[in-house]
Amino acid sequence: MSKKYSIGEVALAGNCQVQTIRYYEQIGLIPTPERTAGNQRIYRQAHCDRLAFIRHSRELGFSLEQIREILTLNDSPNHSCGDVDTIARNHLTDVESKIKRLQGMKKELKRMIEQCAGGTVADCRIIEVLSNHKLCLEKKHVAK
Amino acid sequence: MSKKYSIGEVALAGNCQVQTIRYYEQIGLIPTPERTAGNQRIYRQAHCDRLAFIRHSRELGFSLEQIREILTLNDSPNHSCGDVDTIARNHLTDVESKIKRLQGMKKELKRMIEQCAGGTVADCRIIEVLSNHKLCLEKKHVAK
DNA sequence: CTTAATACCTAAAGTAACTTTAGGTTCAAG
DNA sequence: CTTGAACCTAAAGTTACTTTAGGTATTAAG
Repeated sequence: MSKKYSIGEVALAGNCQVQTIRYYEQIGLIPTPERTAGNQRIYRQAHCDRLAFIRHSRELGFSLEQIREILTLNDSPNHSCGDVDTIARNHLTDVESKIKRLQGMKKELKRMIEQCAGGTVADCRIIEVLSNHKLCLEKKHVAK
Repeated sequence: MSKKYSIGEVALAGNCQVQTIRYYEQIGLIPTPERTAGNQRIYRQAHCDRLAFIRHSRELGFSLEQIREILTLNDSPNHSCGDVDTIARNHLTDVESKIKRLQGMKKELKRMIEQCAGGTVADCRIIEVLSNHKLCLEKKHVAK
């Protein structure tokens, strides 16, 4: 049999908290592991690999549902790679639009902060800009 | 007395849902309005202005707690503007780090997608990269 | 003046992806 | 054999809303 790992060791390797692993198990993203006589979880290499996959995908911003889908696709190796590709491409589009949105915010925040002369709240430019959308550079903030 | 508005009108003007306004009232971000004989909320211009402030701040990515703080500071006009400035600057820093993080993701996602030759899942490069952190360009993804 | 379509009301639960809390049990080291 | 660290479960908390369910008010049309 392969090497055994405690939940703490797996969490350390996967760069997440112990509870997160239990949570992934609870929502069915990770299979239920064996247990010791004392009811503690025992993991194998396969569990660690699966967690690594999940954590890396999370770091790249995939949602748990997207990850679940990719993992399911992965289980049918003869399936076309196209669906995985689509998920990844959609996610890339998402990431790109988030970047754009944040860049708009950044620009506006900078402008707002630069205008602050440092007096009292009564004549604070920051509050003024926040109060009045029209003082804003951007015509319209991107929704959502 | 100033003009009266229904919650629906205020929501339209504030570019949010009716329930969102009730939610802001519930958490004490907007004062409780008058009511009609039939128990429906009646708003005045001051409410609309406050909502506009909140919504614009949200569009710029401020959290409701940050907004609550700024609104409180705004109520003491003689207070130094410094605290408002600090909140805004901290938020700007946040936004900048989110942008950096997303740009890292974008780069990695692009690289991953470009390598996909379009075969079966079994030899999908995307899944391979997701499985193995070491195949990743970035040494380490920024945490959080 | 009645009716039907909207718009409004409350309270509670659902969402994403965990984290925190509370109250216990097991394990490993000394 | 004791004690502290690591583990266990179940439930509630987090953010900023949205959704649902079940009912009331208002308004435009006939």
